[in-house]
Amino acid sequence: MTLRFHDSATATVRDFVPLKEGQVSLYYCGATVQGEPHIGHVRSALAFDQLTRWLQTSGFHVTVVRNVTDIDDKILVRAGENNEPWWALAYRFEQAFAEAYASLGIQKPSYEPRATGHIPEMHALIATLIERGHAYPALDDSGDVYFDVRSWERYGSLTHQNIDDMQAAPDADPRGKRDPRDFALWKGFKEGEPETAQWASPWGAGRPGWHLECSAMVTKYLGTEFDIHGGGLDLRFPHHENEMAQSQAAGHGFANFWMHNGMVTYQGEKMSKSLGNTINPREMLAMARPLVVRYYLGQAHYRSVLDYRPTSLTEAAAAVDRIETFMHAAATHLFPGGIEELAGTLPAAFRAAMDDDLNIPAALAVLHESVRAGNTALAAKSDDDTLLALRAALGMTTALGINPLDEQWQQGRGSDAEHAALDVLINAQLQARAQARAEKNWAESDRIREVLAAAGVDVADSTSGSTWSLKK
RNA sequence: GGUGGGGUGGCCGAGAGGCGAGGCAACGGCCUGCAAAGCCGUGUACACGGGUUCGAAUCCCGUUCCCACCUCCA
Repeated sequence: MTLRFHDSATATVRDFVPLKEGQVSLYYCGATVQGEPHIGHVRSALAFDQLTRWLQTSGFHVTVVRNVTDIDDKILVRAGENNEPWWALAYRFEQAFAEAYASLGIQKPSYEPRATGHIPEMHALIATLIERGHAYPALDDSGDVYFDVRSWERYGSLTHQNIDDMQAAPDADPRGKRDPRDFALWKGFKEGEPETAQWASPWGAGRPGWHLECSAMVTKYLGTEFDIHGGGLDLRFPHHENEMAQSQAAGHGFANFWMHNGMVTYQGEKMSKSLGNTINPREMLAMARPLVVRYYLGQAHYRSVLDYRPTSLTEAAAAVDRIETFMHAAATHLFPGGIEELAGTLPAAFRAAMDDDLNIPAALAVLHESVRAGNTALAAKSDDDTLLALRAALGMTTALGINPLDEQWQQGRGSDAEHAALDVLINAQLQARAQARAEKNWAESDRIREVLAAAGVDVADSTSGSTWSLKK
């Protein structure tokens, strides 16, 4: 099976062929750092992390660019309310996003440009658009510069909409626009705005429009034509439609594929700041460990709606534990010295599922089947089959970024030294218990198990002896 | 009004003309001193009404309900 992705522009799943052999250029919209991240933001980044990892696993060199929109109306408003500099507020939330991404193992992009660092590139793009007759300075004295949607006949093609069918904005104040749907490329400085939130330009002092930022940055880092542009489904219109229009109107080929992840909902409604029904990654991480949160947010298909329910995390935790328990048991049994050297494998069914527009639910089914086969092999003391299953589980979980044996998920579980010390102490208890069990002194055996359980240590007996683990 | 996406068993969640994805939960069994973990088994699921077909959850027609976008939004 060849690699295929859903392309929003054509509304079809089609074969993916990169522009340059062996290389993929991917840009996806990051956050407007105006507030705390919620799990919807994280799901989006995770979807593109899964995509990136699969492309890398498939042998491509992937250049990933994710922007930070650090200048924006809402940032200025909130900073004003807080009485703090807008750039301080922006950076604070930029860090909050970075922390959330890192805690879930979302790889850092190759480049993470900030809008405010690319003003000259934006000016150049505006100048090109004016020159080509697709942009114009506002007809009033606002100092704005607008994109002229009527001048670009393909406007609306990304979202398959006709300009004349679009609902007019409720406050359709045309300002200095030729058409109410024209959007700002440059926003002239207004009275009362922070002095530091303006840059000189040929059209007067001001700041960039949101849509323009992405176009300018993607071109700088990936060129005028690149493989994939991603983002949340809610960005399709107007943001991506506008981006595509202005870039193509400037003569750029722009994105070959448009990929959009589905929304996270809560009780059937989209999670968003304006509805106030958001769940913060920090809140979620207080309920489950990072690996479980990553598994949960990444287990559905990236294009489907993910409806969060309070029991979701418990269910995900059970699934993760199942995978982890097998891998840990198999690794300990086959490689008491560690499995650093062990290479993972990828079952054909897993590859096929991932190649088919990143069908992760189907891919996870393959993983769970390997785990079951592995558990059976482990019970039957069939080391060859156990190894086969372990290598497959290792390969698949690594490709998905959820290898439970990976050290990134061991944080918060104590250092190696602490573990070694605990091991000595607990093993002494287990020896006493083994003695009691040999004497069929079940009361004593159960007492020791209960003492350990009360201290957060699970004990499991098997034919080859007892093992301990910390409760999850 | 326009543009998209949906309604799958107790829950989550794939699939998409014929062999019951997978996970969670439940119940029964095996294993175990008892547990835990694991393994095996148990569900007559596809919004509703018609139609096409040897056969439809999957195609067609109609109905209905939900969600997203058209305004800042991952």
